[in-house]
Amino acid sequence: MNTEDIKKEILTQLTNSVNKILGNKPNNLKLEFPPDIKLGNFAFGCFELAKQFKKNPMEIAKNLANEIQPNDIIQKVRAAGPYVNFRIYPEILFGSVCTEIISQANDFGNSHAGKGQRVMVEYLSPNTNKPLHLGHVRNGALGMATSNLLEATGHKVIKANLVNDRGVHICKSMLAWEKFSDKETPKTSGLKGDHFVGKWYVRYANEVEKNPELENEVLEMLKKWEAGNSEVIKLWKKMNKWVYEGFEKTYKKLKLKFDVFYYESDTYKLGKDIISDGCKENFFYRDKKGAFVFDLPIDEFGKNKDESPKKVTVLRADGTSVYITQDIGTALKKVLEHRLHKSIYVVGSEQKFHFQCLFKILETLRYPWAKNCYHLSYGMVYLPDGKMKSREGKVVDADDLISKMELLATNEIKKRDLKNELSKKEIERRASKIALGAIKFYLLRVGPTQDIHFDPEESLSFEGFTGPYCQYSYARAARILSNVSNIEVELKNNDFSILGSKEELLLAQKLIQFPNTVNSTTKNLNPSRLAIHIFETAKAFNQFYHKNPVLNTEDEKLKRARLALVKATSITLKKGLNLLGIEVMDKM
RNA sequence: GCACCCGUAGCUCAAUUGGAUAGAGUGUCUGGCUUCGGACCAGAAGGUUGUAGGUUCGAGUCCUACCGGGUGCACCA
Repeated sequence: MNTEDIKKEILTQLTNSVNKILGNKPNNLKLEFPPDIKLGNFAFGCFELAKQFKKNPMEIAKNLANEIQPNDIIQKVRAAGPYVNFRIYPEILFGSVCTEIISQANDFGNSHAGKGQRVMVEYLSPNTNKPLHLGHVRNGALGMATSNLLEATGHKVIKANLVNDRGVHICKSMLAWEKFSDKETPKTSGLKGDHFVGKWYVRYANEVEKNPELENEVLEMLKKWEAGNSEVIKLWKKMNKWVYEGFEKTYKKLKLKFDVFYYESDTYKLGKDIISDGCKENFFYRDKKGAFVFDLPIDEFGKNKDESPKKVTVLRADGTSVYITQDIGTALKKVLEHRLHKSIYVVGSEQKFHFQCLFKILETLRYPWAKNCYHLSYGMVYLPDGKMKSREGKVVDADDLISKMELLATNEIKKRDLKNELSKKEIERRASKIALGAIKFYLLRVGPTQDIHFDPEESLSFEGFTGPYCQYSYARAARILSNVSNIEVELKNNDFSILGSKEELLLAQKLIQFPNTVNSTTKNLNPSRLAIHIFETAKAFNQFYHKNPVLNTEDEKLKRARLALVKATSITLKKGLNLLGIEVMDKM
């Protein structure tokens, strides 16, 4: 018996009783969980039935509780207001949840909801003129967590990075380097490649204030690039290579993985054919100045002051691409290359309007997959003095943030290593996992739509509702388990009927809810739900082992049952954190 | 000006998508290691959910108006 069987049994009893009392078989009854574990293990709210049969929900609950008889699974049925609460026999409840989790191990929480579905998650998509910042880290954390969740629910996920490697902004750092660098390189300067190029991007911004003529030089350079001028292309390749070397190191640190890289220098001409074909069918037309434009439907997008529909330019009058031109082409390329069922774009909320336009255009062009494109929008990251602006140097740099957190973590580790037993390498290994756990959890614990107000002094902590708290809970569980030999043997012939303390019941409830949380988190593409649930599980576990000794209990049966619960918890915590892209360690 | 997002404890955020007494963390105050790790646990205090109406058995959640903050508004990406 597993936990699904328990739910099925309760639902069967409910269905039969409803049929008996109200004379009709209900469908789609849903079980919930009581707000307080003292009330029971499962709950049923009678509101839907009340609506359907036009009766008082309290009365229905009372009648149902009287009708349903306890059996060898259900220990007690009680009505509480408009709810019916069920208590399950401990041996059934703990037995099923522990054996289910332990037998499934790393697969616990997985499902086949998305079987056969191919999904692309495009995320990060940086510019190659400056290093990554906190906004990218949020994007990366969200992209990886989303990908992991989709995979856990049976989807085939293709992680894509659309590198923005061309354009005026790229030429700015190129021009500054050419004019002012004296052929300096990352190697000679000792800087990481992306930081090195970023330095010249900032230099350009400073120089252009003194000498506006540089703007023309940049445009001149862009034209040469587009014409394939070999000198410019050579410089462009050289500087982008430096950036990629830098990015690669940061991806590795953050454990960001990609299956496909799209480069805008390859894709920026895509979409032109689609536009000209679309013109023949009058989806687009040329305005007075000759630009190709698309009229947004008034009923969805509103209208201009002069009553005309709002417009999007999809191709310049001279036939050159704009951003949305290549996005149309790339969208099609992605679907064709990877036979996608769904295409997710992890991009900041400031581009919401852009994606609404893009998806509307794709829909108008009658691409059947247009409705499967989804913009996973996330809020901005603000600093205490406002929005991040890289040109003004007002950013939280990703690499700086990571090393700062690693330093803090290192200090915490050393504080606890009183006998100086840990090697330098081991400290580094742990510090890295803890630092990234803190950063990622902090960014994922709030809903994606929320803006984040980042205060470097206060935001990143290792205590309370944090990644390290959850990692620590896992480590404590691992410590307990490390003291017993061959845990699998210990789990056999367990008597779970002796479990049932408040803490044990709460912990079991959190474990039972885990698969549902994974599913709803994936459905809503909102990893914060999972982060909260992991924290609640960790908290329930801390409360549990504080009050309920495991190894130090005299009763051998109790010890074995509790060990099983510890094992199940450790599996769940690890799985949950891994889904968020956070690693665990047995000792920290 | 128009559109979208947000407004919940001093601060940072939740609230099973309309359901049980609005919950966590942090900060403040108090208590807990001769015990499996104190990155922990227990307790106290802290709220007219921006304001005013409306919808119904029931609203932080939905509708309307207003107030306050943010983002976006075609040939930048």
